[in-house]
Amino acid sequence: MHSTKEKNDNNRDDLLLRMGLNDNKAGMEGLDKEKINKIIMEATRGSKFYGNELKKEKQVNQRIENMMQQKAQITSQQLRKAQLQSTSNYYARRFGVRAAMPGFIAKRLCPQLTIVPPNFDKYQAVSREVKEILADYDPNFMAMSLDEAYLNITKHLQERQNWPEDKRKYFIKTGNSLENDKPGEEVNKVSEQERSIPPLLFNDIPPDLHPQGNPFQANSEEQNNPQILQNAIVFGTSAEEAVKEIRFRIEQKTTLTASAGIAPNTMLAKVCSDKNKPNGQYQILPNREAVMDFIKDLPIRKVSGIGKVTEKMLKALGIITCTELYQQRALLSLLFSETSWHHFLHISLGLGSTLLARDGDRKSMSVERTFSEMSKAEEQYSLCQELCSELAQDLQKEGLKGRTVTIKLKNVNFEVKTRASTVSSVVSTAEEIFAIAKDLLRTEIDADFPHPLRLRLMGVRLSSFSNEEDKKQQQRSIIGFLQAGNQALSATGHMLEKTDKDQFLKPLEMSQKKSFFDKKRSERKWTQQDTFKCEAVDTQSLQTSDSFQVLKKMNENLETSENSNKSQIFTCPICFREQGSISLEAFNKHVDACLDGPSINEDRKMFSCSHASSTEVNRKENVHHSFSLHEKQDYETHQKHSGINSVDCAELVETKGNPPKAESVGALSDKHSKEECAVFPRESFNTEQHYQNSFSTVSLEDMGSSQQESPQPYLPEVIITHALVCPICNLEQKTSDLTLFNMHVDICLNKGMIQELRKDSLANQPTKSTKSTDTSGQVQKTATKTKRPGMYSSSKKVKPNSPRHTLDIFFK
DNA sequence: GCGGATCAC
DNA sequence: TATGGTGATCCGC
Repeated sequence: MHSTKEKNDNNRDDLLLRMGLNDNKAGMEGLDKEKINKIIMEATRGSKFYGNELKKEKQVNQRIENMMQQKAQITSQQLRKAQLQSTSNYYARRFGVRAAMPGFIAKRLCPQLTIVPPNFDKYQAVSREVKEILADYDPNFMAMSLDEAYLNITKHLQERQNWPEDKRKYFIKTGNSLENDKPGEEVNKVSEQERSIPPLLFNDIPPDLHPQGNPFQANSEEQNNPQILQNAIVFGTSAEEAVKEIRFRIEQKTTLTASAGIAPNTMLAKVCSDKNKPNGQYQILPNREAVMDFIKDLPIRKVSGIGKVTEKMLKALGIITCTELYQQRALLSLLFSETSWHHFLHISLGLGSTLLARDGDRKSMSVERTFSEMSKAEEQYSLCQELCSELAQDLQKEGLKGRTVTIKLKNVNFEVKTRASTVSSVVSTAEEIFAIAKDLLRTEIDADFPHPLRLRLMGVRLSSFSNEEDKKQQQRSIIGFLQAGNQALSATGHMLEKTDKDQFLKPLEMSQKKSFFDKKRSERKWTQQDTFKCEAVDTQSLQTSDSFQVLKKMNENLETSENSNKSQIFTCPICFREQGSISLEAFNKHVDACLDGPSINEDRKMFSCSHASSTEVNRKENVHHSFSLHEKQDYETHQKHSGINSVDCAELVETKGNPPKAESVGALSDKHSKEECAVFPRESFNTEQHYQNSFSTVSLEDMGSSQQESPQPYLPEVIITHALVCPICNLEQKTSDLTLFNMHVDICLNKGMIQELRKDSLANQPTKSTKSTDTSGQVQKTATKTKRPGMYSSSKKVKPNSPRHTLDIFFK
């Protein structure tokens, strides 16, 4: 049914194509030949584009078909297992939102400008002005592009609570006087004020929500709607009001409107900001119900990252909304890569980044150009040279040098090719780049000889830039080399060499072939080493976009520092302020202060289900000790409760409708569900009550105040356990070494996995799976190569239709 | 590392 | 109506 329109479109395109060609042949009497030719040309040109589109469409359809075939081969048993895994995986990551800070705002400024950019300078100027305003609310705001920015206004809101009215008062200007937009300053233009018209700002507010309108609204947010005076507006202290203020100021200063979204994370904020385009705003309150309510019927296509193709693929699986995305998570875990699946799961749960990553290092730089058909080789070479020059200029502006040159060619049929070559040392000049690009181009020209390349686009790209670490490392090595005497050199030479190597081997490269958890382990080791060397938390590494990563790193660093038992210089991953040389304890206190108030509220609400019990409680005690430990606890907790205190209500419904049998829960959890665990205080509070409490207590407005007080009245008592108790075997471990402890937990965990694997009679494992066999074999000896049950053994995509599909092997 | 593909802006 | 340019990332190889 969904394809009816598409079919029509396709038919029409086919028709167009054929008509064009037939016209050419048959000729048409009585018509202007010139005109016909033109029409034919256009039709032909068009047909090439559409032809390519059709081709791409077919490819996508093929992908979908493959996917469906794979789906058909999934047994119900596999699905049940995946169901279990997908939930536990999620639990393993739940703490990722620990750093959740409410009050993120995505601002989308003047989208209409992108449509009409007649004057780029002005565009930039406006963008700057705008940005000046934004800095008042979050100096660390992240500008995504000229017309889009993310702000974290949490801090602003805290301060704003105590602001006098004057500071939130803005005068309405007419005309285009842009002289000042500071609050509270008098404008001596009475006549203008009298003529002033209210800004368009409140278009998005339904009439019944206007300040004087709705009694309910007035009741709860009495002071939070702007009071429109004769010539001024006083904005309230809430997030909504602050954002209205921002939009008001933008409109006043630039005469352009902006839309905004207020949400607990950037992903949601972005979706929100689209909700009331182009001149409105939308807020999702930072509590789980609000988020879930918003997410419920949200078409996945609305979410950044889900494009046309992904939409179509998921649609083929009957997934259109986020709810459906969540419901199908088990299936998706079997059909998609881990990365994709995590992304899906995050979307379906309304999770997103809560950190504004700094502008990461650029990965590549390129120049490309479209033109009318070019078939002469000489022209192509000279164009290539030109592009290389342009690129070299751009590179010079940023002082970049790279090792990989890529050319991009699009022929008149819109088929795109890229050809790359990586050299051993960095290049940056036009000549250097052209020397490489030329060869690539020549290869392509030669390949088609004697036919010329009929190009409509050419591009040149440089990547594999030498990063800061490389530079530092080089420096360090050189300095070390220069400084070290012969004696020292011979003594440390060996070690240095090894260290250098490891330093260059970043986690991903290092463990490409390893399992997900192997990889994580490698990362940790790598980070430890790195931290050891630097003796400080690497700020850069903390500035990743993913709170999960950040927290993990933070933890790893802490873990390391704990081991080394030294006072160090820490940088708080939340506020990004350097904390000087303080003790770990003091640093933890600081991080707590940064995290606790809003984030705990946020976190708890995001994840506590009204039936959930103890899972949240154990976070605080361990968050600064070991995240890897924490994962296991989460996992274990999930296992223990056998999905009953499940992640959210969707899960709950499922569970209710289909009571879990031991079989569906799986051997591992069945085993563990019998165990008690001292680490988890069970039912130490009534979650229902907690939920109500936090719901009524916490809103953006009073987040700030709650943060300033140390105790959180509605928080359940948090049991702090310093002894390391294995969450699996429930035995206190006589070690304070977290590495050892983690090893122990791994072994405990893998007992379960091994059992499970046995149950699945792995005896007939194909030779392809030696990796798995080896790993599980080693598991019993050493914990360093363990895998958590239920995870893919490969970090890479589980290839559809591949006989090497790890899960196939597992379940065969 | 390469090449194709997808996605965002 | 005709279909851009830049950059990032993922995935399979």
